Amino acid sequence: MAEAGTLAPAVVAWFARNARDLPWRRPDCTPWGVLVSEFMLQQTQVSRVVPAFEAWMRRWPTPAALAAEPASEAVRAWGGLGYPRRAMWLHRAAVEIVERHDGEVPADVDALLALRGIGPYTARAVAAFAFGLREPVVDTNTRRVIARAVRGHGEAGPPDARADLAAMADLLPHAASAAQSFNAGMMELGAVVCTARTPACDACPIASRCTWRAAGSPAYNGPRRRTQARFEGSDRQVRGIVMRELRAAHRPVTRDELAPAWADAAQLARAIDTLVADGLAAERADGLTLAE
DNA sequence: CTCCCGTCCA
DNA sequence: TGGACTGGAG
Repeated sequence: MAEAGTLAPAVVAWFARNARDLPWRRPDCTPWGVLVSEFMLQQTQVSRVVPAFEAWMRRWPTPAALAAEPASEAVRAWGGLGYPRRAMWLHRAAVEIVERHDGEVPADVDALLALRGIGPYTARAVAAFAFGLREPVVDTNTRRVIARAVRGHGEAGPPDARADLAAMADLLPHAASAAQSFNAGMMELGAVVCTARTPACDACPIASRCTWRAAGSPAYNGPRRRTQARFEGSDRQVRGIVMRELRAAHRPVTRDELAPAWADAAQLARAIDTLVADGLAAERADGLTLAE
């Protein structure tokens, strides 16, 4: 086991010199900006999020500004970031912030968890990065760094939220500002150095303290992550195509007009039906639109 | 082709 | 507790 006290200072120092300059890390970024960035980053790579984030914050600089518009505008502005339900959730969270918190993003983890679309990761990320609170923040990158450096495993294995939060809490520096840098630094380290496939151990600030490295970087033998269903030809792909058409059309679109977009008529109908059921699309007599 | 990886819900 | 959800990068 790497000693808890020795890991954090090296990560904090490395992060101070190597942190990427990202818009949501700038000092003028508001708690709302941090919240928006975390929603966008939940499933989407940094490079794709940056332009969408900048445009979003120009248009909706506060929760109240977003809450004042229909959810369909949020989904349209979400564009091709993927998982458009996140745009619905973010709009819903903005409404809840206006209703319950007088338009101010709450700092309390439990209050954040009660908002739509905010789970264990995002709640702590907002508390830590927007408000400087000393909370353990654990995403998949942090899990992998802990698995390797502390536990000596090549991969993180199946998620165990309690164990992960406890492990991160043990490593967390006492000072709030150092804790904030450590939280961000562990994620950054996992994202750019201690990557899943080909970790750059030569560039790693904690290579000398890494249990996995010390053991000769053994192959992982534990339980494997479940394999992901194929995307090509999936209902997910068809849903994405339908949503792209609805975003582009600023008027109702009939099912007949959507027919050329996908050859399998039954699958197309199923995709439309589930989008309507999920509240992402709305269907009236004159056709389909993004749900208000 | 494989990997990415947080939240919600059955 | 594990499957569904988008679209892009390697």
